[in-house]
Amino acid sequence: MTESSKPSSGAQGSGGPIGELPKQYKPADHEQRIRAQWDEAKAFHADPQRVLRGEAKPYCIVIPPPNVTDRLHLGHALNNTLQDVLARSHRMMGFETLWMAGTDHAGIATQAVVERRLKKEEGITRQQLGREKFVAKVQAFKDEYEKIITDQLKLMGCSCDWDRQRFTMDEVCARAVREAFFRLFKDGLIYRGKRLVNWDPVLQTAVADDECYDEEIDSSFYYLRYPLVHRDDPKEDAQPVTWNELARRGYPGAEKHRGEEQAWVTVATTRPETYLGDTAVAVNPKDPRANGLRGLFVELPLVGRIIPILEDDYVVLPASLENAIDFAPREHASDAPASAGAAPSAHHRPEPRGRSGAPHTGEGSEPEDPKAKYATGFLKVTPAHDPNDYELGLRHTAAIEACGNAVLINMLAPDGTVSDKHGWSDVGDAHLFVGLPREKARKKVIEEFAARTLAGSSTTLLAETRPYRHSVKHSDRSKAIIEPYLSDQWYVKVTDDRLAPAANRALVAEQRSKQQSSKQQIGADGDGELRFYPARYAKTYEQWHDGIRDWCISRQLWWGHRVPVWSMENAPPEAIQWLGLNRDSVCVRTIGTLTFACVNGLYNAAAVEKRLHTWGFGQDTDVLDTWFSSALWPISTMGWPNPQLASKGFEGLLQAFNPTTTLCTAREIITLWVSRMVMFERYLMPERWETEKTKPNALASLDENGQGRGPLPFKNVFIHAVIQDGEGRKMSKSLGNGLDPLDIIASHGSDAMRFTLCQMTTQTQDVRMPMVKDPATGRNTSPKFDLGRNFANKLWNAARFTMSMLGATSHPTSDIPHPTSLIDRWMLSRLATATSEVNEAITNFEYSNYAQTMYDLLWRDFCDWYLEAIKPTIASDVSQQAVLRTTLECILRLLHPIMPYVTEAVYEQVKLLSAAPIPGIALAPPRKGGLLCTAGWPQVAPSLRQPAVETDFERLRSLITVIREVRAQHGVVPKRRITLHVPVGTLDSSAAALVQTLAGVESISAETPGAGAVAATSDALKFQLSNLRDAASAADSGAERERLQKLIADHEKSIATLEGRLNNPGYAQKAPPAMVKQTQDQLAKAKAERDAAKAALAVL
RNA sequence: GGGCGGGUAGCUCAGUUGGCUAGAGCAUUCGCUUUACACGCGAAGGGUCCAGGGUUCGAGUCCCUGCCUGCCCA
Repeated sequence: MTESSKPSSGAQGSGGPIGELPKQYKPADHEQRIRAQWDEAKAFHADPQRVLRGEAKPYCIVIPPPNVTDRLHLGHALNNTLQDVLARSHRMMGFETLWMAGTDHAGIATQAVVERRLKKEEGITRQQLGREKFVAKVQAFKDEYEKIITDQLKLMGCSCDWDRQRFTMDEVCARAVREAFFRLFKDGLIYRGKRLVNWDPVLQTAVADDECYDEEIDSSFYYLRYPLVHRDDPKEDAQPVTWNELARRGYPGAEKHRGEEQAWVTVATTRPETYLGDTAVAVNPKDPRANGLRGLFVELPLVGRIIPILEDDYVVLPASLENAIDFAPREHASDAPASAGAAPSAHHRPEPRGRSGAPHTGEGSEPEDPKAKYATGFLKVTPAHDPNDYELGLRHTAAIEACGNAVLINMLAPDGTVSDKHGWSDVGDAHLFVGLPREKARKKVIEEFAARTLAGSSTTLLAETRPYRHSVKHSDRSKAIIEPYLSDQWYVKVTDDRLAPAANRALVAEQRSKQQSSKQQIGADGDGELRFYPARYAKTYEQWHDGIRDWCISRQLWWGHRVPVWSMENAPPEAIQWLGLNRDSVCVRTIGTLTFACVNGLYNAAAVEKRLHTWGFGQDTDVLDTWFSSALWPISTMGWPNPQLASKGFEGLLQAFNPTTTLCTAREIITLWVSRMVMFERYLMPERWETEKTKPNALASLDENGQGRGPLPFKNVFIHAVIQDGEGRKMSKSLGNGLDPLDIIASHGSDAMRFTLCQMTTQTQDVRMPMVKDPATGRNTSPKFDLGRNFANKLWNAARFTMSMLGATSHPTSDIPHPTSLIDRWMLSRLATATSEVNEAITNFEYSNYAQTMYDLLWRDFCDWYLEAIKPTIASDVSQQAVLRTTLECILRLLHPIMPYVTEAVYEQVKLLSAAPIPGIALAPPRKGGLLCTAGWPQVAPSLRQPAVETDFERLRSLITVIREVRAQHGVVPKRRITLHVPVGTLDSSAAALVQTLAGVESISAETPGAGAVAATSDALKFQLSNLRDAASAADSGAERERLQKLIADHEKSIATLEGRLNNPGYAQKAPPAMVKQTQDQLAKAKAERDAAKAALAVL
């Protein structure tokens, strides 16, 4: 960004003349200059040696690394502001503070963006470019965005340790990935398996559930007739089953058909092309037809494959059996009028996906199931192309294999075309579908089924087509419909007790659900030490682990960490032998004739890989899921597994800062990232790390994996809100409702943005940010940030005033009388109260309270009352000068973590002022470069808190407020000095002075005023005001009457309330005595005020 | 389907173990170049705390039911 406006003379660093600061705080005049000072002083560079030498306690945050896919949005601004507040406050509190910075390579997201760019700008695909050149393109893209993101963070004022910035694919992180993979592989926790995955046929990769979204599409249910056969011996030819035969078997409704014709069952499907991969037909055992079909088979049309009829209570019973038996389509029209999906759309939630942990409940027909209306009671079973069928197929492996078929028959190529090259060989007459893409194949299947009939009859194979609207999984990145697809993938066995269950055991006991809290599960380091703020998110975390499945970590992408496994069919014996002898360098597994070798990245990897290559091994072409490297982030960024191999500056980092203190993130990340970091660190880091890490060379000597008993990556997890736009929608590029932090910084300043974001951060889970387009710049901004901008300006002007009062002369720095005046003691008491509130808020991650406390302290207490009150006395009162200076400096320090720039800019000036210290307030000087960001956190003695002083001041303040009300009501011009009539001794001289200053009172008199005076009360003190206007004009009795009547009505109302409470017999009996006393006092006061107002009304 | 939020002034939101006559900022109205600040100062108006039950001397707050709304997971 350009900082075009010339810095004003007064703001040019420490040399400028005091008191000549410009009237308004202009962020652009200061931010860049101050940032340069921070950089130059290396103010944010953490020194682990200070921790290891015992000079300071550690405080550490690792940044949730932003994806290099795009520039940062306002959600990132919030996330990073909150981290910076923690980092800066703890740094000032004396902790050696490390905020680790970095970015994430975001595999599929980045690859998809670059692929789109490539297509758009050069009109080519990545395949046309080739892997190496494509990866170079992505690398260049990453460099571009990493810089943008880093600049954004710096402009926001983030106090990261920029010298230690990492990237999830840099060599340090890559070493950690290799090592983690190797250890998990060696321990049998990484395995290769053929599984159904979410396949994106466009990007041709597996994608995770969270990389998919559901969208309703208009589709159809197709009803296919499968001819029934029987076959006693698999070697014999199958024979048709006739309706007569079925009737003899007691099949209900069989007699309605022509007895000599071949019988059939009708299956319903939305994806008819998958019938090529059918390996069974299933029926619910409760279905009355099941009995008659037992032992029979179905012959798949065209393919000719003979498949069994299975009984499984997963199968949905049809809504109406009568209709389903004969499957008479026309009768359904009345069942589902507007059958174009009207019924299902009322239940448009995604259908259950038959997860292994939660399969279909099997409780028979479910009337609410929208599918029941469409069901025939016969389910085509395609285990290789449907997750539910997959589970079903596994339950009936024997029956399926008895027919001579594999359970899993894959009929698609990776690009989504029908193919007989991927596990399907009994093509038969179905060759006419081979080579067609999914959609075309579907059409063709329907055409063929419609055109063909069952043997020896006129009944067509296609029974009916009905429109159906339903929810279908799509790929986030390509928008293609996801195909459940069978493929070879790498998995982490997170269901192992040492991974997910170990992560669950990390929760603090009080945040666990009951069945989890049994004591015997707890024991190791890291158990029971993980705490969520707000606590409710612990439940999300726990439930995620309870239902977890093994984690598919391979992605068929080019951008990412390449799977460090080499494999080959029928490896030569000398290779097998060599590999067996070098177990430190390589770990081998054999599946059938395939040999897999996982190479250890730390031991001479290049040489081993070369050797493998010579024997004919090839490296796996897949890359790892991005979260695999993210899961290592807290340790990889600090040089794990071997800081010595990382470049200089890593010594002692892990020992000093791991476990880190707090992770600060948004809630959707709990499952994706938080859990995986806990699992990996507890598995990979040594078990006794926390107790023995300070021993020399701890990492090497404790070289064993924690096996789920290791330390935590962090102790606290703070989950913050998600920012929505003014209408409660997610901010997104496509809606154009997003906000770029740099636009906010340009319009309002970084501090304004940060203050507003903090002020919005309550314990709720969503916050709204109304967005407006600035007509001048065309950029999005929000009036919400005015709050922060005004506040920064207020601080600036309070400082300006202070400078003008104290800057002109030098002041004694010692030997001054203790401040004794009411206003000074009040100010110090307010400061002490606010300081402890701020400390508490920071401890509990209560950002809104922190911001609000500072707002009230600076604006309400310091500016509105203190500064106004001291105007007449500050020039001559040296004690007061000390209070003024110290209070301002305390405010600067307390506010610095939220508003680093303006406080640093003001501090440049304020630190030049000399003044005596205030007893009870300790302000440690800056540690680096004279900068506020390295200065000590204010230590304010609790004894400065004086409730009695605050009460006295409150009384005075309400008197002043009543006088102001009377003035406003009577239209007294602001400049006019009036006279206050109170009995002798009511106000001491300092109180009297405050009233005169703050309420525009000229003189205070004990005499009774003449006509035209106005009577009023405050806290039961009766007083009169005179001299409201020139002698000639009378007081406005109408306005006064109105004011008094309203006052009386208000008091009457509260009297009624309070009397009602006291007259309630239960109240006196059961309420605490102090409460009753308080109510009595209130009642007395209200009555006195009412009476005073009545008396005033009477004289009017 | 499971889980977690939210519903308080025109708008955006506070309101900690139940206890002052429910608060703030913005917006609105009136007045003001009052020796820091109009991005300001002083004053004012504005609320059936979603609805209905219950517990209690006392409920915005705790319990139950319902309605509306958002998010996460499957």
